[in-house]
Amino acid sequence: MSQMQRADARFNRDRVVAAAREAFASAGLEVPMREVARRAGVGVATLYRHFPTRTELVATVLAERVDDCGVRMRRALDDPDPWRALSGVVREFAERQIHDRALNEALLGPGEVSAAFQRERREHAQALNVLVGRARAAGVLRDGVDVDDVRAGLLAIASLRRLPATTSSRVIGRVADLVLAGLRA
Amino acid sequence: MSQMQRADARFNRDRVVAAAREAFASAGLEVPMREVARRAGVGVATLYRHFPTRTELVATVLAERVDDCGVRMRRALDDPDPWRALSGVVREFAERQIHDRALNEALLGPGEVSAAFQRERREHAQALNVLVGRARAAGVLRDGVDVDDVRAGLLAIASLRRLPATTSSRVIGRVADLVLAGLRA
DNA sequence: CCGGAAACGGAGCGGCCGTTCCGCTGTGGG
DNA sequence: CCCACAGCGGAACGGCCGCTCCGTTTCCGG
Repeated sequence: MSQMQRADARFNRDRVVAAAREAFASAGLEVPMREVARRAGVGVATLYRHFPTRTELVATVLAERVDDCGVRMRRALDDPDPWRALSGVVREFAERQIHDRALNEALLGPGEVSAAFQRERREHAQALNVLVGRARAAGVLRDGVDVDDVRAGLLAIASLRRLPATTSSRVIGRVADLVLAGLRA
Repeated sequence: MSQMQRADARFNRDRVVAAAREAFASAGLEVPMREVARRAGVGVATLYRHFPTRTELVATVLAERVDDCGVRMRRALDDPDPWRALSGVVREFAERQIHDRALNEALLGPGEVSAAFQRERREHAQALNVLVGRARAAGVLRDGVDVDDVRAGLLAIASLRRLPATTSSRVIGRVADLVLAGLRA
């Protein structure tokens, strides 16, 4: 299969993925396919030969980074300090959002693009559940705060992705702080 | 001028505005012009005769409601309780967002659509400044919170407008509560 | 009640986007 | 070294959108 293809084909595939990663991160998921092809220095047909639909390209590009999120989530689960674990997850989420407009959509957005990440999304949701449960048990959360509040806060941060890049990093940081302050007891 | 036009023209204009108001509120500002025309029961040309560009239609539809926001803002300025005034503004903003996806964009969004509301935006910003100043002076705000934090919170709420309508109202309410809790001392 | 101007509606234009088609290019096994 | 065929690029298709053009309908003053 993969080892049957020509060397130049494999090389071009890599260029496409790299261009798409960069384009999605900096300009968001709506970058036209033509633009990705142009950045990669290939024709659109080459792009479509490796990724039959736009969705598959997006899924491929996000897959690596989504895995990375899972790693960080598991690390948070090992943290003995419940507040540090939860606030770290929120901060990392916000940080990620600043230099990658696309990623968080895969974890929280309405399935549109990322039906491919069902499993990862479930894992992420479950881990968040655990973290919130611990934080609550430790009494570090404001009364009445539940996991849906945390998810709403993350969703709000993720929704800021459409803002112009110059202002978004400032705003995202402030919102993250606001959310954390609103969660804490 | 306006009284020179035919009765049927005026009637159709009203139908267009009504259709656009409803469409924008329920489906957001990106509703196609054809769709607005269809809902109004007129041809696209009729729509364009009354509103030469899409932007003018949007501005016309939002103008009435933006005025309404100004009224509420002035009412908040009269409130002797600084926290009630500020939190009321945030809550009203969130409430508005729930049954009108378009409106808040005019007040906060990046100029795109609403260069027409420069003055209102400035007034809104200034009023918010006053409200935050008072709240701060009264000591009801968490340390370090400033106007930009409040604006960031509002921006986060406004950014939720793209969520599917079924979930958005729940999420918006939670985020509003989170933001308020995060602002308060 | 009639005629001309105001207003109408929908086909059509140009542009963007995802995706496909096809004639050419250049790789690499024999 | 050579030529079959994997792989290539870009033109082209179909669909959506903002906006315009123009033949037809409808209003309304005389």
